[in-house]
Amino acid sequence: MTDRPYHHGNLRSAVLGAAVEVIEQNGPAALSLRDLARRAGVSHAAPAHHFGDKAGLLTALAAQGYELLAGSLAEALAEARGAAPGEAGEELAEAGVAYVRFAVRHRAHFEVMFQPGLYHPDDPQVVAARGRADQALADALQALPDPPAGEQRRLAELAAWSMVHGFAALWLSGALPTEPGAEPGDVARTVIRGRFGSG
Amino acid sequence: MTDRPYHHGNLRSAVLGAAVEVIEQNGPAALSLRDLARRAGVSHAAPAHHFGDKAGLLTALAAQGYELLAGSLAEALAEARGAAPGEAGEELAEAGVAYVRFAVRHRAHFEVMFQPGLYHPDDPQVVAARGRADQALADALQALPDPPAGEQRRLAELAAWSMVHGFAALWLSGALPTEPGAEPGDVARTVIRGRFGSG
DNA sequence: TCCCCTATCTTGTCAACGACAAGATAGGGT
DNA sequence: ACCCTATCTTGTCGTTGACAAGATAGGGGA
Repeated sequence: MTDRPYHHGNLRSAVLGAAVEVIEQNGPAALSLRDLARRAGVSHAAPAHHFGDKAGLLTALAAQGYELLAGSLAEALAEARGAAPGEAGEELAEAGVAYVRFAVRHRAHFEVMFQPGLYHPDDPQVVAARGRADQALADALQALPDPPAGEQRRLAELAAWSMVHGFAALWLSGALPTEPGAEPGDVARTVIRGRFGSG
Repeated sequence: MTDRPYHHGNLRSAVLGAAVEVIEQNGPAALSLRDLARRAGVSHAAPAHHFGDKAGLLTALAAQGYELLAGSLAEALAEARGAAPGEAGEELAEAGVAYVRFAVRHRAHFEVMFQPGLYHPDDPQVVAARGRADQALADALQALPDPPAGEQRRLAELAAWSMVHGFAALWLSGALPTEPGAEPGDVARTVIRGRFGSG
């Protein structure tokens, strides 16, 4: 047919990228290995070689997502630390904003990550990456001026994570009756400060 | 084959019920109209008559879910109102607990409701039911001793909804490292009181 | 009583998909 | 020059969603 070489050379990355596009536009349910193969210009069974099966592809996507999330949180935390010392809880609030921004910016990854039924949640790479993201979240809590300890620490982590995750999930699902042009990160910052600004 | 009558008599309800079972056990992605038909003992195309297509079935499920949620919230609010006057924010906290309990108890409905890509979110029945659920949530906020107004009202609603929704979503996704035997409603109450107990 | 009318369910079919097996190709290491 | 492995192709099977056309029941009106 075409003068395409027998070996794609970068099929794994190409398939992952195409998967992100498809999921962003039509959700994970619309994903098809054969469609991704067509987009990459390879035969219908080529993607399976790199990921095993459909769940394997989504597993790779989830692992990549947790890596990205851990990086985003760590970066936001470092930035908030470096900035001029503002009010108490600055770092935690900005980490929360970063969480929401990640969900919106990497919608496809986020949607897959929290639907463990779609992939292999016990995959070693996924577990490791998720551990790094969890640690980044814990670091943000420890940045509080008077970090809670013991049972309180666990509760504070639950509360903070629940709020930002819920905001992100509701935003992505379109359930929030907000202005179309609003920037989700800014709205999230206002909401977070209203509840967590004082500790 | 069997002496089954030509008309099932209650196929619509049977298919909806079977769909809930399947989704609870294997998630929405594992849903198959043909499998539901087999479970109901009818031909493979029978379910489509009642729901049009797969998205139609999930649309009916989402509408049913919003109705159930509105009822659960209203009931919890009424109960908290009727109980001996406790501390401030009692009604809002109990509505939040009811939200989490609904998500866990009706996991299948909850998972579908907040994935609008799976169904027809503009369906009139869905829109109406969702409106009732939204109203129940607003009622819970107005039950505060000093209910916020204007912009503050919107922010408080966002914060409260985000927290309980996030908690429920994280719980269902298995992301929370909690004790296996823990009752999600009780954990949620502790988390909610920690953040919203003082208004 | 008879007929028709409508909702309900069946049967048959098609394209698309996931998964698997077996073979072809390239490119590097020995 | 040879093999060895990863990569990709081709072919196939069972399952699914969607659609079309026909069969069946059950009730309301002539």
